Amino acid sequence: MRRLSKAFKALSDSNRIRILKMLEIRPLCVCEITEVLGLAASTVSKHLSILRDAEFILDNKDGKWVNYYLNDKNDNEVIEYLLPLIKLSLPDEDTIKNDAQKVSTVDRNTLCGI
Amino acid sequence: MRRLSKAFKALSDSNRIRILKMLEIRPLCVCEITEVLGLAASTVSKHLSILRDAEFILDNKDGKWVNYYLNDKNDNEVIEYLLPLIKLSLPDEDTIKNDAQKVSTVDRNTLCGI
DNA sequence: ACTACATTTCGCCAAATAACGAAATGAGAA
DNA sequence: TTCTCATTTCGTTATTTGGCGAAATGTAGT
Repeated sequence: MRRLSKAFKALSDSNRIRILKMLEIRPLCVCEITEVLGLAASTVSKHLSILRDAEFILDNKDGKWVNYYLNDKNDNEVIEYLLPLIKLSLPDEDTIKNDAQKVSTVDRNTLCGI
Repeated sequence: MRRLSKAFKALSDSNRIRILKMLEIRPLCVCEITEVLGLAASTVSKHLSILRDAEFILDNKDGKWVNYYLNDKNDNEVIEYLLPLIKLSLPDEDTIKNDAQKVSTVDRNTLCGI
């Protein structure tokens, strides 16, 4: 029950749905996601930890950046079942299309000092 | 997005999951659900309105009782996709098994005066 | 109309959650 | 080491949520 509720709780926030939809496009670092969502970095970091804790995403370090990406090959059957639903959902939603547009233009090097 | 988040929010509470698992067995009135969950009737009523609002369940009146049942034949594809996941989940969970046991013994007539 | 009773709505309280900024952490560059 | 900067953690605040009991609603039976 714990695991199931955790998955649904993770999906019950629209900013977290937006993050998952962005990660469908490509792996992203925290500062790129922060830029697109327009939230504080600490807030985005918290959202990411919730998604990771529910096993929707994984991360790996790349120098001073942390890349987050969808946990596609998953041993958690619930996540394995839910990720495709997210992928099929909201393709025509304005917010999601705008986010996708921004994802294609943001660049961590110009964004974050270099 | 609204509709998707609403569905996940509805599933993000474990008492609401328990209600859906109980309704897999048979339609139930509020007082039967109240008895099984051990919550106040007003609390159960609120949970049911959230599940109904998200389109997981429907209700019909039967005299002074209101029967709630799973919204199986559904025009909402998200619900259509999520209900089977709930049905497949948690069959071995103690809480769920206990609830099922209680559902098979509760009777609205002995429960509620008559 | 009156009573009984299942259900819903309302008002309140406690706990959980999302947001922020500031401080701490960690990794590359000087 | 020291500086910089991306990220995380911490502390606080405002909002949401889940719970309750009391009052309102609606229906069946007298």
